[in-house]
Amino acid sequence: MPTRRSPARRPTMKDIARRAGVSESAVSFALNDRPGVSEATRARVRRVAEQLGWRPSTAARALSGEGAATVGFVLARPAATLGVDSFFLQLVSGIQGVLAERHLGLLFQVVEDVADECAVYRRWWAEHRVDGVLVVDPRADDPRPGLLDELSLPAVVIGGAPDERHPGLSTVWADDAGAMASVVGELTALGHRRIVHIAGLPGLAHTQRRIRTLRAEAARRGLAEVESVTTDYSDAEAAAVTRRVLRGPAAPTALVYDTDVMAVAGLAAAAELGFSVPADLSVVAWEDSALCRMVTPWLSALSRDSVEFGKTAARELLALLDGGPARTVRVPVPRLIERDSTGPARTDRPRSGAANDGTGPGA
Amino acid sequence: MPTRRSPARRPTMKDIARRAGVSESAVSFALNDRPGVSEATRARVRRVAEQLGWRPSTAARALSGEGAATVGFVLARPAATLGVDSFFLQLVSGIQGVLAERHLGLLFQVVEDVADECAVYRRWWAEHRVDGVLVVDPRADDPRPGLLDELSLPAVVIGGAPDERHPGLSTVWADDAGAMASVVGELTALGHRRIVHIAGLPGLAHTQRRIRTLRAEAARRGLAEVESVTTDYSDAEAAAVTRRVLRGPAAPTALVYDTDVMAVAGLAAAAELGFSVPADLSVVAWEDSALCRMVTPWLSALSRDSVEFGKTAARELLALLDGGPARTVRVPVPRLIERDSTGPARTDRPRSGAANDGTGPGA
DNA sequence: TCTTGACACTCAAGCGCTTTAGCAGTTCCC
DNA sequence: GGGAACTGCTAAAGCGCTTGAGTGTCAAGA
Repeated sequence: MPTRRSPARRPTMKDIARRAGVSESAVSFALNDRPGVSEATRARVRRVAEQLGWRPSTAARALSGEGAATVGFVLARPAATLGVDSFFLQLVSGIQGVLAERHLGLLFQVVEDVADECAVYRRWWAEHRVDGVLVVDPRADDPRPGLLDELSLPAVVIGGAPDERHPGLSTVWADDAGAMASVVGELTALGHRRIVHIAGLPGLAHTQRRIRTLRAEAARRGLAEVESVTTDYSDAEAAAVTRRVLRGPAAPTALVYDTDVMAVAGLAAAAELGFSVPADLSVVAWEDSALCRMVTPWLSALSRDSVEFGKTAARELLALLDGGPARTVRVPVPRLIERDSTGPARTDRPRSGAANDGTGPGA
Repeated sequence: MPTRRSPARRPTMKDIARRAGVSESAVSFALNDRPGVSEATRARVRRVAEQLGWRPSTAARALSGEGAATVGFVLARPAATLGVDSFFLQLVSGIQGVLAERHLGLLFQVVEDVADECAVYRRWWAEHRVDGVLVVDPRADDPRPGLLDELSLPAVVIGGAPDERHPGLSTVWADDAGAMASVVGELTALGHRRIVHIAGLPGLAHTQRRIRTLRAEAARRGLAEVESVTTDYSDAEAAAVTRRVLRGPAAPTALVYDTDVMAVAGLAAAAELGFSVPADLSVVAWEDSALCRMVTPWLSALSRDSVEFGKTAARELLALLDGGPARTVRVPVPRLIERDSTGPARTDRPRSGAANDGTGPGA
């Protein structure tokens, strides 16, 4: 433990230089592993620095040309929709794990929409606050890659498909198409032919990828009654859509939800309508979390390692900051974990008729 | 729109000075609303700055004595337990809303435990990275207030009871005691006399406050069979504890959970054992979220405005940074929202007997 | 013996900003 | 009419660090 010093005085390189009997430059060389000092001096300087509890001032570092030792992360979400969500916290946790090794800070900001997000990038850039950023929720016609290119701010797009128009950006993505194909395969193997995909925001790139894949898979397998419905990701809308499709004629026998939260909400809605899961209806959640094991029946879910996803993204950003080339990295395809909410499609008779009286589909 | 410039060059005050035909100092005075320049010059400088899209370099500002324009927020959570949680994201969102008005950044870090958290504070302080911090999850015998005092790093403790030993810290807290008293009052009014409180981590200050209050309330009302059981906040442990107390002799007629997640997990566990809610058992969740409306029956919950909570905390920190005195602010007592999981206690016969065969409590 | 050059180090400038001191010019007042 | 007291501005130092240009020393090579 260092000896008790007067409280609010940070040690500087000058202090170290004085104590070690060398110049400030020597201290700088010593501490940054640069040639120009003897090993003996280097060791001595290191020792003094350690003893003083010295850490480089990021401000001074940033000012003299080094980076700000910080990366940025913006979450564009209307405050109202910030709900139950395990994905982001896990993602951020993974990101941190990697950044912390290099003592990089994470500047985090929640904003209302993408326009605000762009404003934040501009400000961060002008204020010299971050060395790079992590971008989530890429969307069709996204203004962000172009902006980041213009600012030459290193960036990694998380969850986007590779984008050739902005070769400066790295991309880390999960293969939604492959996952969707596997889900459809699994469901058709169980005999399901009427599948509804309750998707997220229509503007997001991965929503569109999933919808496109579903359509293609349905065409390939000759499934006529397959559709996607987009939502705002809220549990309320998920429940409403679920009620609507289940009450309609030729109700689906399987529902695929784009998030665990929507799946849980949908499950409750289905139960209210008297549908028994998985006997009458199979349910799959895209995104696994404790939530899936907190409802009855337990939800089958597409699981991916969000923490690892974050780590991968952070590593790519580090590579970029080190001057490496932009790359596109694909993380493992989400695995379908079959629990209790999926089962063989009912074969007795195709369900039909508009109104369901709530006493149950087969009664 | 500014004219197209070469990409990666930030405008500096020197640029403004040249364009406006004045010295750098004049620019500084003009832009910081300091006396020393005429209104005409001030306006001209402002216009040029605007036009150039200038923003002060935080690094340079920080280096010349101003703050780092950043506040820190550390979340000490083992990565594994980062689960479904709406509280923190909402809290952070509220914090941001206030900080953004002043263009303050939020440095966010997830660490494993409080020791690591302290290390982060030390590093942030030494690196001159933050002007102040927001501390969550205060606990008994907490090393953090002392450390922050020692570093004279302005801080607001969120969720702590006022602490006289560290007069430098502000505190923003919700009146857990009052809320617990109201819950107990409500439940006893419904006839419940056997209540189990399934609490969170035993080390946290608010856990202890709730437990103490429950005990005091029970004593005051002459309820003998009231107890608190601490958990690690996980859904798994909540379910396990629920099963244990419901299977025990003299099972409780009401359960109070410290989080919505635990309440949902407990609800499922109770359902498995054949308990019907609210007929056999009343359930209250401490913390409201969409989750509470996604299960059957909907959970009665103690609701507070987490976004507002964050805003209040951030405002207190700003006040501190402005040189104001440390204060203790109490946010409104959480309100009990009665939904469908609470009802009159069964009066037919006191439940008893160890083993429950799962066919239902009254069968 | 005198150069070379490698080595270990110091000096000083500069990053973008704030801030104190100072310097002209104007107004004011006895 | 000559200080005093403004007003509106500039010059320069300094925050803590990096870095390129220099300086002194010593050993090896000519």
